[in-house]
Amino acid sequence: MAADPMYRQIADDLRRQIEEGELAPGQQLRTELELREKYSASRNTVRDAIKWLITRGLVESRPGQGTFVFEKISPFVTTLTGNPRTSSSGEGTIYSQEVTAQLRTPSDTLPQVEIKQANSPETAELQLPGGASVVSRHQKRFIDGTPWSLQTSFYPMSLVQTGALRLIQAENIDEGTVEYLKESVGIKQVGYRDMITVRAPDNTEATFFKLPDDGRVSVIETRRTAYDDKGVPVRLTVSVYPADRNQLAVKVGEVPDPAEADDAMTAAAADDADAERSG
Amino acid sequence: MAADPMYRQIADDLRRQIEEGELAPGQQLRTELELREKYSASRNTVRDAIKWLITRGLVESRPGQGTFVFEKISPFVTTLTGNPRTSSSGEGTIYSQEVTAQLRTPSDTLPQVEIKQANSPETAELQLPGGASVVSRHQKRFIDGTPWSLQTSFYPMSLVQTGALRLIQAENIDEGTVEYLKESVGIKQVGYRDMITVRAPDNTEATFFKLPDDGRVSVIETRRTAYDDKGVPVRLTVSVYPADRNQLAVKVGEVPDPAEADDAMTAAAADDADAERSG
DNA sequence: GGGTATTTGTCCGTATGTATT
DNA sequence: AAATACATACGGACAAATACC
Repeated sequence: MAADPMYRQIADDLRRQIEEGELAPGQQLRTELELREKYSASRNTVRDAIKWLITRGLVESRPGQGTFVFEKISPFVTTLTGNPRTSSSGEGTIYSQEVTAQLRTPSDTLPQVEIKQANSPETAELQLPGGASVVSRHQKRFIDGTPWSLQTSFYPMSLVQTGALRLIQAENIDEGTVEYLKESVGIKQVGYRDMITVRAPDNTEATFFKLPDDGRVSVIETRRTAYDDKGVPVRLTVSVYPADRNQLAVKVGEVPDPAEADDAMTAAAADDADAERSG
Repeated sequence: MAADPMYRQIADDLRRQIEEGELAPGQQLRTELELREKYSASRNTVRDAIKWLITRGLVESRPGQGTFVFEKISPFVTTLTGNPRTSSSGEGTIYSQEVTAQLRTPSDTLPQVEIKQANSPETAELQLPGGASVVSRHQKRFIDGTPWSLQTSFYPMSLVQTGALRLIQAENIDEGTVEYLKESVGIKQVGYRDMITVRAPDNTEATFFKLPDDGRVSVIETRRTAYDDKGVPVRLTVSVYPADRNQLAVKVGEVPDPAEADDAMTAAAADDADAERSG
């Protein structure tokens, strides 16, 4: 026979109540002592059941207040596919246009600029020789005031030495770094590759995103390596998004605009238009 | 002052040992009773520390054996961007070529075909009127014998009625369904959109993927909506990947082949250009 | 600001069950 | 069958966070 352990039975009963709507999002569960009586179990067993629900993101408990059914966050969609010659997945007006298009308000910190050695695995995609330096530009992004993503772009230091001086200034490059690199050092970005992984947040990320410190919410990491027309990597942008409030989108070929489904406008045309407006 | 609680200090010490390599992947930790003595804590407190590590995926414990440092699975990379007119993210030879290119062995079940009503939110992307029917083709995929992804494609039933009869047969369409739809009913796929979300696995998924039932490992869900040259959605493919053994790749514009890089991260990103040419 | 009641968080000891070797 | 190691469950005590008066 071997029925499920008691803490699982309690957890399953509570989960059923949540999924069937008997317990609405945001609503407070009965206290541990009340549940202890209801299920004729010890408080520790009730706590085991609640822990099981917490791990699955169904409830959260707040010391001194109680345990509450989790409220879901309305996700924000980031489109990974853009115009290969302009998309910088980062600074500039394109990003903020995508945010406002979803009726949300973006804000971000000024870039934090550092110069590092390139020998760490962190910048392996840039294929730089050992001992070379990289410029790192780091930004924190918010949407509607809540922390939404962390982003760091790495550029070979050689770009600065050949004229892209604004890369080492701690201010936004409004026209986008892709456009700036073309103007200043004549480097044309012709494509990029994104590698998407899902992993547990590190300490910095958990703190910034205010993630529950039980590692339940994972983060999505995208590593964008951009190439010039000679196939040389010119930029690596690492973005980290908490998985509980983000979605990614990829568009390939001609895709109708979801807003106006009958419209024949192609995705590629839309991207070009955006890029021009921003440049 | 208020130092961290003891179970966190113990967990942090163990985590440090793991991250610094003092405890190698696969290696057994000291038993709970030994740790109890080492840290002068009760066994329950040691267990709280271990639970904290388990939730974060650092260790796993096996009844009767012990607690072990978690061994990471070598990830498989799926490329989302392909030729807009052929990529089916699914059946046919393209997928299996991408797998073998990474020196892995693919296998999958025959498609399980069902006919359903289209009114569920499951198929909202197909924009079908209420009461319309859809064909659902479901497959389980394995790589090197371990469960790797679950995939379901939905097609409007009208495609079958106008001649795409093989859609309702429980056998693979080797040339790919995109090619088959072109031959049989003259529908040309010109593009697609992928929506990528990360979420907790449901029960079916947790069982199939043999995920730890603590909800720690999340799954990546991609919903691919494909359109014909009139902007009408012709297919919806929902794929579910366990996040602990999968990466996604997106390529835009011209991207050089990832040369035999010295780094494992890029080494797995096998080229799919060849696959497309052959498809 | 202080004090008190409520609620969850941490920690202990103990007993018994279950899985593995 | 016996030993080992983790899993579940109980009860108790005190600490810490929060809300309310």
